[in-house]
Amino acid sequence: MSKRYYITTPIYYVNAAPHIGSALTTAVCDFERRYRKMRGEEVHFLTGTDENATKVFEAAQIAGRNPHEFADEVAHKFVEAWDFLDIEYDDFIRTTEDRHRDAVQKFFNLLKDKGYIYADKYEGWYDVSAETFVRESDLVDGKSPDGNEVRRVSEENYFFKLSAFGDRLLAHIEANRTFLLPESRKNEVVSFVKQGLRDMCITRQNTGWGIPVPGDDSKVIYVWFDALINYLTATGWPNSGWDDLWPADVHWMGKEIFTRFHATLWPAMLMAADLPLPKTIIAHGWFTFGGEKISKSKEGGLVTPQQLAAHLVEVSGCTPPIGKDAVRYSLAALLPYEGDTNYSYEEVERRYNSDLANDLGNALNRSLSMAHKFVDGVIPDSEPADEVLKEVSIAKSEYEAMIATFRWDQAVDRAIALVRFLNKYIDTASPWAMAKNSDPALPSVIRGLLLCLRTAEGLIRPIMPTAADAIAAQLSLPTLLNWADIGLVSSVPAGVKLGQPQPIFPRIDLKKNMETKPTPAPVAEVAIPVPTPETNEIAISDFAKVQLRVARVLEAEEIEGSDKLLKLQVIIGDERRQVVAGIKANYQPADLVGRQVVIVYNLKPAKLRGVESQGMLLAAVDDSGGAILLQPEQEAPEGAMVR
RNA sequence: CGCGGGGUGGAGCAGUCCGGUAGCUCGUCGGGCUCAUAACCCGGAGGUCGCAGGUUCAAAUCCUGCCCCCGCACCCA
Repeated sequence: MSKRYYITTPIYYVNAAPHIGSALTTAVCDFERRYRKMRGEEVHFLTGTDENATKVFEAAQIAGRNPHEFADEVAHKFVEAWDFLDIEYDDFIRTTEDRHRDAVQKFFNLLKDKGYIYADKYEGWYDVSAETFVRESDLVDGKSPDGNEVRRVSEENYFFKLSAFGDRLLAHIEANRTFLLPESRKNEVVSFVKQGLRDMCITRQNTGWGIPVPGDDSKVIYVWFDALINYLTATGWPNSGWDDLWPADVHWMGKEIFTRFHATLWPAMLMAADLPLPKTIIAHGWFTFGGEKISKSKEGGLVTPQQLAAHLVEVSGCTPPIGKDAVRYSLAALLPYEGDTNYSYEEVERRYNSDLANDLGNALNRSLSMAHKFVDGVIPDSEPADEVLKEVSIAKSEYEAMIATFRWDQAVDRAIALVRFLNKYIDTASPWAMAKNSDPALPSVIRGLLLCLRTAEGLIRPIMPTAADAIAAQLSLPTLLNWADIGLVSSVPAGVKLGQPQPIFPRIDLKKNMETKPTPAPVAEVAIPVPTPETNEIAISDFAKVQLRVARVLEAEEIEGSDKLLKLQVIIGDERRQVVAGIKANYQPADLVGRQVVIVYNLKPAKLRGVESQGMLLAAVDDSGGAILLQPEQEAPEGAMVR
């Protein structure tokens, strides 16, 4: 079997449901998969979840859950989200699977046999929360450079000879121009590697979660070392047939895991194992919300692809599958290739209206309508004008060139630019005037319009398959699945009776929308670690599990070292409790004393910043993510139930 | 001297590597058209290209200095 084109997303942490950022990475891979399929290539697309991190284990514990069940549940949310977005992955890997454990242990042994892994005693500082070791010289006021608590440890561990690969890595980067993309990030890696690479400690003490070191159950393999191998695991390595897939053609990811891990550690690991390196490792920037990073703590961070699609369906009236496509379109159009991009409901709505409704949708509508009025709704047997043929051909080749460099943002712009050309062409040619004058060139113009639309259908298909189908359906033509057919006059065969125009992307009335939209603010605080998408309904019995009570604040004080948390003493009826709340942004401790608030009464206690919290305050979330406390409209009986 | 990203008409961005009329989308104003989803087409207004200095015939672009914004641990119970 010949080598297949192999494309991957990173494996995602299962500590929260997928948000729009992970959707971006996954979507661009899906675009490329579909594109190459249309070109007749064999493609294999891998995605999955990273479940061996201690954080996952901890998140499960905090949620009071069995970690395996917890991981299952969150992994399922990824599967759901990708299915929702029509992501056609060929394999979904979970690092807790046996196949992965086996591959990792074999890889570990291989490197050990080759002398690239050695045991050594590590004595020094360990940053517990980041799971990394910290050099004495890097300590800042007795804390890690990141401000984390560090612990003195002395333990036997295994190290990977990363230091041995710096020069080879630089040489490879130099010799392979598309190995690391984009260019600016490649430069970052080069300077990082030139600073000198240190050997890396790749094992941790076994706390009951993770992949054990072969022959030494007291330790587990460091999650990053483990995680990167997933790309190899999925090929079946080291069993026969693995080189049908390996080396990977593209590893896509966000910029935060590019430099240190994918562009440095991973290639070095492969060199150590004498395995070929991936062809291209590429990182995109982030979606930001009002200039801030996506985060669970901020409004935008809670946006899931499903929510966004549901929103578009609601405000525009498009069908749910088209709403899904519109989300896919927004991911491509706003792809942060070099820097970061602002991503917001407003921006997505704007692009939806201008690109999809006004340009693409409307162009289809008016063209079909004219075909019915002027040529009896039948595709004429006339050659389109040269300028049309030329534009169609250029659009296609430029689109291909943009994809060759992974510029999906530019590619969709190019497809829309073809539609803009079409709109101009209509105005210039004025078919309605030609009809009045019985101009013999009218059929040629109409066929030109249809050819442009047919071409646009093909070009957008990798990004918006449902919309492409809808366009084909209105043209009464079979879907255009072969890339080679795109742009050919024969793709709009003469004599075909066209369908009736029907808006695919109904326009959003932005003004009306502004008036009726009560700020798309999330309701109350979402119980992490797993935010529940708005679209998920729960039964009344689920809600009944939550006991809400009215409490009165007795005392409030700041917590040292935290800029978000306040420690409160509250009384619920005659029971006194301590609650930690993330409301410092909007409230002074003194403002709170004496107030009535609503708390979740039967929440499992947890420690925040080392302070015990025995309940959770209910609050609305303001634009900047700050809390607005809910309060009974008038004094309620002490400890009253809330429902 | 922590690392990195960024500061270009009202908004979002391109252009910066390889100096030479400041470009695109949205918005706005005016006009046109009537095939169309109040959409489409044309035109206008609107910019000290963060600030200051330097190099040059010429700087958004190269050099120097400075200012500002945003990410980079955890966290929102």
